[in-house]
Amino acid sequence: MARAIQKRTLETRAKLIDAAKEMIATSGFEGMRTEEVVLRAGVAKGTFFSHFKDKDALMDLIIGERINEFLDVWDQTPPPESINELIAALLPLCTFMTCERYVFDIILRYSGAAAIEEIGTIAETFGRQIAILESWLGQDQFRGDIEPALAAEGVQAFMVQAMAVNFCALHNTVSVEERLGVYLKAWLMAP
Amino acid sequence: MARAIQKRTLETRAKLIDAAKEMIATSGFEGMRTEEVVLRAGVAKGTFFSHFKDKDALMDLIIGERINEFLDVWDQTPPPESINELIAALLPLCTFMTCERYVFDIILRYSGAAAIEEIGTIAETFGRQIAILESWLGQDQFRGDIEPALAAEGVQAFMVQAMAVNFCALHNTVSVEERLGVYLKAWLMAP
DNA sequence: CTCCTATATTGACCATGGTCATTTTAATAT
DNA sequence: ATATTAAAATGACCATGGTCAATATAGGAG
Repeated sequence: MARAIQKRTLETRAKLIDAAKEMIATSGFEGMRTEEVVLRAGVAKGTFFSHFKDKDALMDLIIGERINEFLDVWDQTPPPESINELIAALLPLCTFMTCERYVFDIILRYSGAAAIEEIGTIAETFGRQIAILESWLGQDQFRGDIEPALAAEGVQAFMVQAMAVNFCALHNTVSVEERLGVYLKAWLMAP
Repeated sequence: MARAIQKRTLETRAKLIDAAKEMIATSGFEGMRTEEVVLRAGVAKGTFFSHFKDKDALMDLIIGERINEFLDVWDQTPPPESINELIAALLPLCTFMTCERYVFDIILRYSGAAAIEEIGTIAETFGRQIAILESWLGQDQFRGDIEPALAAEGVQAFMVQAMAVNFCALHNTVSVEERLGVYLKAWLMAP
C-alpha cells in the first residue's frame, strides 16, 4: 500500500532547496554546486539526486518560482492600455531572465517541457504567461484580426527573440526595451 | 615573429573534425564523446582542447556547417511567392534543427554569439539567414508597412518559437509546419 | 512492544569534460 | 649542420555531475 510522505522527506527537500538558494544568493545561479549544496544541507550526495532528477531540475524549480513572482505582479497589474505600457509590464521579467546567460539557457531549455512526461515549473510559467497575455490582448487597442491566444504566443516569441539578440555580440547596442518596442508595434498594431 | 600555421596543425584539426563527424554519424550529436574522438583521431586529450575551446565549440562548427548547407539551398531557391512556399523553403532547416533536443539547445545557445569577442559558425548562419529572408520578404506579396529586415527577424523568431513549442509535451500534437503557417500568416499578411 | 517492509539516506564509485606543466617537433637564424 | 625558440602535442590529473548497492529509519500490522 502507498505510504504517506514522511515529514523527514519534506524537511530534507526543504534543506536542499534552502541551501541552494543561499548559494545562489552569494555565487549566482551558475555558481551553484551540488557538492556544496549537499554539504550545507548536511546530507549525502545521493540524497540530492533522490530528491531531484538532476541539478537542472532543481534550477527549474528555483528559477520557475522566481518567474512566478513576476507573474503574480502581472496578475495584479491592470491590463496595459498601450504597447508602451505592455512593454513596461514585461520588462522586469525580461531583466530577470537575462540576469545570467546560464539562467536564460536553462529557461529556454525548460520552457518547452524537458521531458515528454513531466512538465516542469518553468514550462508552467510559460503557460501562465500566455494566459495572462491573452487576457490583456483581447482589448481593442490591439489588432483584432487574430485570436488573443495567437497574439500572446507572438509576444512570447518576440520577448525571447529580443532577449536572445541582446546576448549577441553583433547586436547588443540596442536595449531589450527598444527592440521589443519595434517588434511589438509591428506585431500588435491594428492593421 | 609570428610563424606560419604548420601543415601538421591543419591535419590534426582535420583528423579531429573527421573523427567527430564519424561518431556523430553513428551515435548522434548527443552521443559524441571527446574521449573517443581523440582516440579515433589518434591524438591526446589535451590536443582536442588546444584546437577547440571546448566540446561545444566543435559542435558549433559542425552544426553550423550543416546549417550552411541548407542556406546554400535557400540561396539557389527562387524567392518564395507565397507564405506556403516560404514555409516549404524553411522546413528542411527546421527539421534538421529539431533532429535532436541536444542540437536545438546548442543552436539556441550559440545563435546569439556565445562570447562577446568571437562570433561562432552558428551565429553567422543566423545572420546569413536574416540576409536571405530579407531579400525574399521585400516582395509585395508580403506586408509592406515594415522593413524587410524586421520582417525577417520576425520570421526567425517564429521559427524558433514553432520549433521550441514542438518539443513541449503540452503542444506537440500540431506539426511545426502547421504552427509556422499560423504564425507567419499573422505576421506577414499585408495589413 | 516487536517485527516487517516501503521508503529515505548514504558514500564510495563512475563518467566525462577540461587543465596545465612538461616534452616533442618544426621552422628559422647563425 | 647546429642551436634556438615558437608552436604543437602529451597525458597525468582535476572538477563536477551523477549512479547504485548497501544501510538505516519510520510507521503500520500483529
